Amino acid sequence: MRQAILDAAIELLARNRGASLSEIAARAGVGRASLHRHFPLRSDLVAAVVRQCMDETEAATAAATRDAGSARETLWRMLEAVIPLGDRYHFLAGVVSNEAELRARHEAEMEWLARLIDDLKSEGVLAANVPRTWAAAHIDAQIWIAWTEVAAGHLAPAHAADLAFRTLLEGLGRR
Amino acid sequence: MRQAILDAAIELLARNRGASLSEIAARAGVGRASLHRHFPLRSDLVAAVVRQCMDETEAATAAATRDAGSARETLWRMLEAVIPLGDRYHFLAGVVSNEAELRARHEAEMEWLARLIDDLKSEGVLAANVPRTWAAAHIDAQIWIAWTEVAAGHLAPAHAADLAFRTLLEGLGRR
DNA sequence: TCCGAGTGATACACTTATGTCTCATTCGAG
DNA sequence: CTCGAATGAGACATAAGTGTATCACTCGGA
Repeated sequence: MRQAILDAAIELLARNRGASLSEIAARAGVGRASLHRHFPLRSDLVAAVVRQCMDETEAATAAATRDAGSARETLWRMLEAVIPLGDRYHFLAGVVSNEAELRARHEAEMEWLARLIDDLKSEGVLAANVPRTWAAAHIDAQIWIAWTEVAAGHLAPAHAADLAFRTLLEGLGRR
Repeated sequence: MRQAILDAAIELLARNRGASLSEIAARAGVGRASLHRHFPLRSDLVAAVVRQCMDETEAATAAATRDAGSARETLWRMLEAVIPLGDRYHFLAGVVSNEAELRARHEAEMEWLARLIDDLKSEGVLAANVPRTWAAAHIDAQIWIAWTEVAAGHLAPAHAADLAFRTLLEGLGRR
């Protein structure tokens, strides 16, 4: 029940941040009243969605970090793990929560990414003169584009992370 | 008057597609009634904004094409011309107009981009095995990221097109 | 079987955005 | 200066979303 609502909310809110509670309840197959029983205010639902998205992406990045040796390998595993969560990820990027806990977790994720970028530079994987924000924005974009292309059927899921990884490092030019 | 409203609308709608007419009128420094005189319905205003954005981006891409020799040069000029229009461009990407004329113009722009990508492959600038939709999505993303970084003050406007161009072709890896 | 928690449907009040209308004011052309 | 068009302010009706409350129903456990 609660999970069905959260799933429907992610699906609709990722596409349209202004999706109405009626739409979400209908998609979840529950009455709007029941939705309000689990999430009294709209903001409660949004916060719960953000929290779940963070849980999932943090679990994915944690797994990618855990037993990876190099930063290069970490990046690859992170892309592989996070691209299938593209809608979650995109939703997070667009929502700025006003709850302190969620803000803090988001900050932590951003710092993790910044550290990864620094490590990639140290390893000589990323060019040293690439600005950190530029690199971060492109990693974000790769995840979103890869997920979109998979969802549109233009790209086989198995190749998505590989293509994103290579494009990120080598670009689209003829090598 | 009319132009002030359009400018305010682009500014606010690019950031928030659901911006209210009151906000837009206030930002333009006009009464809401006057806004309705020029654009009876919200959809009229949105269509006018889309039309102006298309005028500007088409003018930019047309100028980039006009006296450019190679497709490589066309791409470079297009990036240089369109990145400063980042907010316009981003707005267009998010709005799907239901007016036939605007849809047709958008289609034409997409086809122009597809042709450019094919030409870039013919010239050996883009790798031949890069899917067309993948390349198009990345060109879009480069424009948006570059504009965002410039707007955030992380990147000098003069370097934006150059950095975007090089990242697109060569990626972020150490070459 | 009976009871109670959970659910769906529905009604209600409230808020916000939209579109229409009126009226007094202003500003520029003649 | 005078007239008229355009403007700003505001009232009004309507629609949609949100949050609350109520009521009847269902289903599972005691």
